[in-house]
Amino acid sequence: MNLSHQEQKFIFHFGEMGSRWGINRTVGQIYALLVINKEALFADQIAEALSISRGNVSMGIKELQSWRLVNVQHKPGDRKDYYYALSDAWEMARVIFEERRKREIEPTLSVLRDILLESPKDELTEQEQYAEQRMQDILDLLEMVTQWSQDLQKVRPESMRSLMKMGAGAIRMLEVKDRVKSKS
Amino acid sequence: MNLSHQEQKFIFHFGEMGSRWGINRTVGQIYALLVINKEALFADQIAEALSISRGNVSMGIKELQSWRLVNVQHKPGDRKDYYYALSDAWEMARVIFEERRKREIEPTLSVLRDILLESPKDELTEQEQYAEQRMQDILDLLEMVTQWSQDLQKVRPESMRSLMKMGAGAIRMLEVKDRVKSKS
DNA sequence: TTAAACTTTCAGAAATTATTGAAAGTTTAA
DNA sequence: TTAAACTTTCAATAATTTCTGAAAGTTTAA
Repeated sequence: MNLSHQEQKFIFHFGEMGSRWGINRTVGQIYALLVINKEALFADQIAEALSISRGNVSMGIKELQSWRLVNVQHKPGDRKDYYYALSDAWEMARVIFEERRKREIEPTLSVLRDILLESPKDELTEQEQYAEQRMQDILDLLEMVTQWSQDLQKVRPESMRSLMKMGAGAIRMLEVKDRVKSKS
Repeated sequence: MNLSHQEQKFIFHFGEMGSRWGINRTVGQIYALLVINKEALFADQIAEALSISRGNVSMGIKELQSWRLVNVQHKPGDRKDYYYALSDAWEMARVIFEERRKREIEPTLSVLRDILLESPKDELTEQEQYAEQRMQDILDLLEMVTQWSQDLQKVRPESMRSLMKMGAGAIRMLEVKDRVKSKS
């Protein structure tokens, strides 16, 4: 398991970015290593390649599995767990996007629903009314984004790619259609 | 500065979510407080409302300003800084999205460009070729997403809203158009 | 069964990040 | 100028998160 200079750079970078991405340094590094490694790796190889403890690898892999970014493979006549990462970049992005939505938006959605549900809509001071309105606005937006992201999950990568390539043009086109629709 | 039960719940929730959102607890709480407060607040009011130190407020506000989520206001005959948050949910989302792109994607984009630029394209082992291909795939995808997000920045909120409301239907429509276009 | 070959767990240690509060810095009015 | 009314900085400390490695758990082959 010796890594080229480029491979090392990639792995270290993922380690550094980890904390911004909501995972820790080793989890970032383990993921990077698995993404660029053609062959699936077993825990001791990972520990050795990254100079981290065996236990840490176990924790990291568990975390990556909870993100659905890493899977296990077995080889005949060998009882080690071999880990490999999702290799399609598009699929990676889709899974990360969806998991982040679950972790970063869903809890807020349910807290906002709770708060607004238990509110005594009358007998609110002006300030309280203002606060509720802000919460309602945020809730509406998050609900819309959630719905939209679920719609997008269903779109084939190929369509997403061409949609993105179309860029702002796509939206202009839709605006025309929409204007026509709302006139009718 | 006394907060209703609902307001407190909202603020505590933002505090708890802070770490998942890449800010710390107090920064999350300060932001929540400013979002739901009709009036701009000065530092000591924030410190008192959240039971945190004056210095911590200063740090937190600085961070929120770096996110472009909080601004200062002055009142005649008063030299305190009054802070207030962006209040339009749509604007909030846009700014957060853009700042996160800068912090979470841009650095990776430039590291990947570096790595791939300095690569000796020949004399690569099979494994190294594989690694480079994964990096190239990720780079391509991130470049596409970056371009797309810049396109979206230009779209008026009203159009975005109707685009999202259209959901998957919009994409189906575009696919038809696209198919027509590529045939021509 | 047993034991070998694994993986997971978890208490304690190390590393990192957040917070306080006093001191230093800045701005404005007189 | 000075001093009052602010804000910012930063060293020390507190809190939190991560990591290690030994012990416990699991699985499989014989």
